[in-house]
Amino acid sequence: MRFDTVTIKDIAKALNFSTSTISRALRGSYEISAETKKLVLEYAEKINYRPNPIALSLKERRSRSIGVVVSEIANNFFSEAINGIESIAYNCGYHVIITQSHESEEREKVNVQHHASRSVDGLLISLSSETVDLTYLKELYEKGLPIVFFDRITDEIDTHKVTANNYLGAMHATEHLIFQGFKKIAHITNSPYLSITKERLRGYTDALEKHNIPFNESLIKYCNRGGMVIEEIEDAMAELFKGKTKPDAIFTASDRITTLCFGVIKDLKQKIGFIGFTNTKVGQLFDPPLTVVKQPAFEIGQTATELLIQMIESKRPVLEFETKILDTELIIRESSLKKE
Amino acid sequence: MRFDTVTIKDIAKALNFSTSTISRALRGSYEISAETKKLVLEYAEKINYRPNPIALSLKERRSRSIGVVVSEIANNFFSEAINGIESIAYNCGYHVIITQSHESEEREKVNVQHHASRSVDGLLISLSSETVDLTYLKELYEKGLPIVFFDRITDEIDTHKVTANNYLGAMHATEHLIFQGFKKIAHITNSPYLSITKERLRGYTDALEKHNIPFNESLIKYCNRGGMVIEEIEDAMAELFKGKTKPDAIFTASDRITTLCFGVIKDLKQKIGFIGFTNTKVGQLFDPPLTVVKQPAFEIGQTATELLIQMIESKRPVLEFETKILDTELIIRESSLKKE
DNA sequence: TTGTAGGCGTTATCAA
DNA sequence: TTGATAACGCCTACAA
Repeated sequence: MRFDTVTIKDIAKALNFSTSTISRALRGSYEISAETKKLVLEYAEKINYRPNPIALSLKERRSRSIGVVVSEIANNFFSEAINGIESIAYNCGYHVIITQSHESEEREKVNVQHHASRSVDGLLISLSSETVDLTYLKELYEKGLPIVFFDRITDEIDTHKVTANNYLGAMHATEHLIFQGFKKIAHITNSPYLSITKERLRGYTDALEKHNIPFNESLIKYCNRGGMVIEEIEDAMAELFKGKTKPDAIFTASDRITTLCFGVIKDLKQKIGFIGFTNTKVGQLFDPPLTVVKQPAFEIGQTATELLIQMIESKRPVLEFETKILDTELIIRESSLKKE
Repeated sequence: MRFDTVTIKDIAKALNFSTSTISRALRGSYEISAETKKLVLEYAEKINYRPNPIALSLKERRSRSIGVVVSEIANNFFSEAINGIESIAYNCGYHVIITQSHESEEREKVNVQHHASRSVDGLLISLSSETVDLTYLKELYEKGLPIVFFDRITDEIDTHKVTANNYLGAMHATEHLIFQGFKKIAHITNSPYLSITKERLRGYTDALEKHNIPFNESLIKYCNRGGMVIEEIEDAMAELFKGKTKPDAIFTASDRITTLCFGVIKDLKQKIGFIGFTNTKVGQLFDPPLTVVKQPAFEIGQTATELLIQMIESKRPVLEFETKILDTELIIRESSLKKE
């Protein structure tokens, strides 16, 4: 604070004690007389004393805060996940500091380093769609910064990870389209670097294989910026409908990609099957109502936070790590049903 | 950081200088030999020295960060506003720390105090729908914490404020419904404490008056928790359709209230005119496509941040304050058009 | 040009 | 039971 604040010194001066006595009284140390303690506590209360967390951070090298890095908060999955994170963190006495990478590797790095240098006690991160190089994260982790990955995870760092069952989610979505009678199912997805992209793609291809539908590379479109720019969506869709094999259904892989593609389809007046991975609360209101694969975002946030706090508060270094995989939910509405 | 970090001391030891020399070299002071400076800078670079921002905060009583308090990030208006805030803040070298009040006065207070004690250099706040008592904010402000209000502002504190033109936005929306031939226009809005609620209500009533449509109190419904709980929406709608005067159109006043009401209308299979204050990106996809009053959220965030940084960096106390009011945009789609 | 000392707010250690 | 001192990392007034 740039402005005047009450410090332990002020109390000491007012009450004619040393700062150490005040400190002990405030933190309830037992090596102090009940009388002094009462005096100090009452006075502190009266003048509304609050310990300076910055001084504490400097001294203790911890801040009772957790850093979060996500690609975008304007995304239903992430905002729900953040609510899950907060719900646990606040109960455990931690503050949550949120930053956005906007799908930029550079921005992500800056954010992580900011968190680290500000003494967050641990980090929750969902990687950006650009991210390839994790060496700086690995270094921080090896230096002792507890990190838990959620949603967009990585094999390169051995720690706790929490994610949705992207494989099964994608498989069920694809199978649902197959059962409806769709045969040329396109998949519009995120950057190929991302774990979630690979898992969802595998769910998709395995579903095709299981039902003897030939895989067609040209029906897969990657949006490397995760739908951050509308052009990549429009290009993907244009290529798709210009291609030799026109799709009769589309399965999209993320919040942003889903709504953008749905809009393009609508503009093109295409009547095709549609399912998207999204946590939007308004799919029901769409025309046609949107079939979605919904992730347990809140729970993912909660679980990741529990694991992180466990790591932070563990006395010995944690050596056994879990990868928790939470089930998705297929919510079937009209958009994925075959007409006629 | 709980883990080892390079400090000025380490450099001093390695290079056989005092810490002050190192400090001066690093901050480019002129009272130092070019040679020493070069030596220090090169070594610092080599071992990847980063100043500890916590130590700096403690010393300088500032942190080059801005605290933001909004009710919910899972809200298109706020997530866009935050992007606006970040865009300016990062350019000026400030970090942005986001917290959510979840429309709770208590939570808001905790967040503000956390920001203040963590030495944010200034605060951007949009009040929660519960907030009545602003004395603690006033105290902080008077102690010297720069505060700029945006969106949900207050008369009780004399500082910069940035908001949308809620009055005209509401007036134009209502007039549009009137022009369409609707006569019994309901208004479902937020808590009556909020500035935005009052302004929008005034726009609504003035529009009615201008066109000689009698005002009917029973067509106004307040959602005190801002649509945080679906029940308050359902109750409001139930009362509305149970009342003597059934509405033929609805004008809703916030993101959450809009989508929830739209859903209820759909369930009730009511065909009535509908306009909502919302920044959703998917109104076009709704059935029927949603007419919206869109706020310049990004610009509101930017403007508020510019004003805040101006206050923070001003040498003399700022005494002249502005209230900037930015225009909304009425985007007309089918939902507000009279059929038949 | 460089070094010493003190301070930002707090706590731990040791001495009284 | 209480107080003095040093330390966390950095900066700066003052001394050399």
